[in-house]
Amino acid sequence: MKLDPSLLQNLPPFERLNAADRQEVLDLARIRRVLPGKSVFEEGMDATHFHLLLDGHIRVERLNPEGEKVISLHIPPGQLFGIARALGRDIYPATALAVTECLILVWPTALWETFVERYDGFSTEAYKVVGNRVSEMNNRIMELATQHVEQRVARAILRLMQQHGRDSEIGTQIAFPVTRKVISEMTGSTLHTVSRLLSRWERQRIVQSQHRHIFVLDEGRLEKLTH
Amino acid sequence: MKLDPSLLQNLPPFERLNAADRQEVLDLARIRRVLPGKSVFEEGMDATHFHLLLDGHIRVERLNPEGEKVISLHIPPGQLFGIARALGRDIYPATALAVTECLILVWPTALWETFVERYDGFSTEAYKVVGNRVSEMNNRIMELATQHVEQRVARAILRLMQQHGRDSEIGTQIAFPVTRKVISEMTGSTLHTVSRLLSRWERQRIVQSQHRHIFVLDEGRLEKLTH
DNA sequence: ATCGCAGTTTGCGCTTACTCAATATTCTCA
DNA sequence: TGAGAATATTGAGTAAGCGCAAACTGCGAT
Repeated sequence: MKLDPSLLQNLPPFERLNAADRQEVLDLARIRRVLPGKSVFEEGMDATHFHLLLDGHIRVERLNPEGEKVISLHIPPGQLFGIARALGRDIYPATALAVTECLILVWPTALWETFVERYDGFSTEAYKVVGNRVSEMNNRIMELATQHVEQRVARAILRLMQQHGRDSEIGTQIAFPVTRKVISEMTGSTLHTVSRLLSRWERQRIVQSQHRHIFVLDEGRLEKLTH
Repeated sequence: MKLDPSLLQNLPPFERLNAADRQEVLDLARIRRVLPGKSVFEEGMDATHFHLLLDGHIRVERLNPEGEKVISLHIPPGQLFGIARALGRDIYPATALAVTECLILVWPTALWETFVERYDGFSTEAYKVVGNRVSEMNNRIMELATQHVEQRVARAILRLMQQHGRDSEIGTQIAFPVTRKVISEMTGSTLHTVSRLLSRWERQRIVQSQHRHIFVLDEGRLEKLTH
């Protein structure tokens, strides 16, 4: 089955390639469909492949030795992920989980070097993604070290909204289901505290949530809560 | 003034170079001496150079919008740092401060591409450094999100000891002066809490500290305190 | 030698956010 | 349609660690 080269159009790492090269890149790829809740790869596995998320949303998480879960980040469609080998790692440092149904392009790690050499702009864009993630990790560390739970939760929801939001009639909706538990694992808190905060914010018409779906009604006031 | 090419011997990024290439690399460098407490570069400055620490110890820190300091990491001699451009950044994301007198090699950022292309093994080793830092940041996030102050402080001291320790008669000494305040900025706590912890550990003969100098007497028990 | 300052110690009260517990709501699927 | 599972809410009690305050120590500069 041939993949349509337009798939790679508008994706930064392949933006500067011509049609022939794009076809070549696709011919080297395997496509994977991953159902919600299933993992793409797991923490500690050999980093045999690198990935590009075509469609869907990925959650990246780690377990500490006591078995507590910490969510590192969420990946929006169009981004490279699972590129451990770019940083000289040979195992995946975290687990990648589909939170919605995902379409993923997958290449063997051995091709990384080839891509870097052969395709103009690929390495630059790939390392930009890394740079952004490092920068976000830095911000996260700062927040965890200096801010209160309320501010961190507000920031987490704001980020989900900005990176994965989709407009709806009543406000911006986060594009995938999010539980209180998940937010607590993103912020280093407990689901109880998150629930209390969201209840309060719902009374104040800052957010609205039904079951696992969260809408941000008032971005401005949420932003204010972050400091 | 000519620099001695043996300076670069045993430094991973340049390990695979021959003597001529090493000389070339050195000819392109400027050497800087930075006194304790002085900064090498500051958060937000244009990333005009990348650096290699020949001797001394560097502290990397950021300020949050409220002006609170957070210490990101300490750099031991022999490592690359300030390599923002490797990740597509054009400003330094943090401030680098000499904690002891430092000798630093400095190259203009424009040479990064050249080094990556021309010198075998340079890029691999450089990205390995990045990989290690990312991995440490991840661990830090996990600790901040799930562990108590006591465990984080124990871990921080253990890390300082392992990465910057030097054997002494009574135990392993951390190679540069460290205040309670600094430890609190590394762990997201307060100098008061750190002081209480260190007092207790001193009574239990786990650590010993005089003024700003810390000795680890019992690594095993300190390790136990981290979980 | 001593003054000043940076660093440290320790006590006390208070707040944040956790744990434990019970109950309520909503979804899923047979 | 109803049972069970997953998710959410809310209350009560508690503890970790912060903020404030006061006093102490030791280093370095003049």
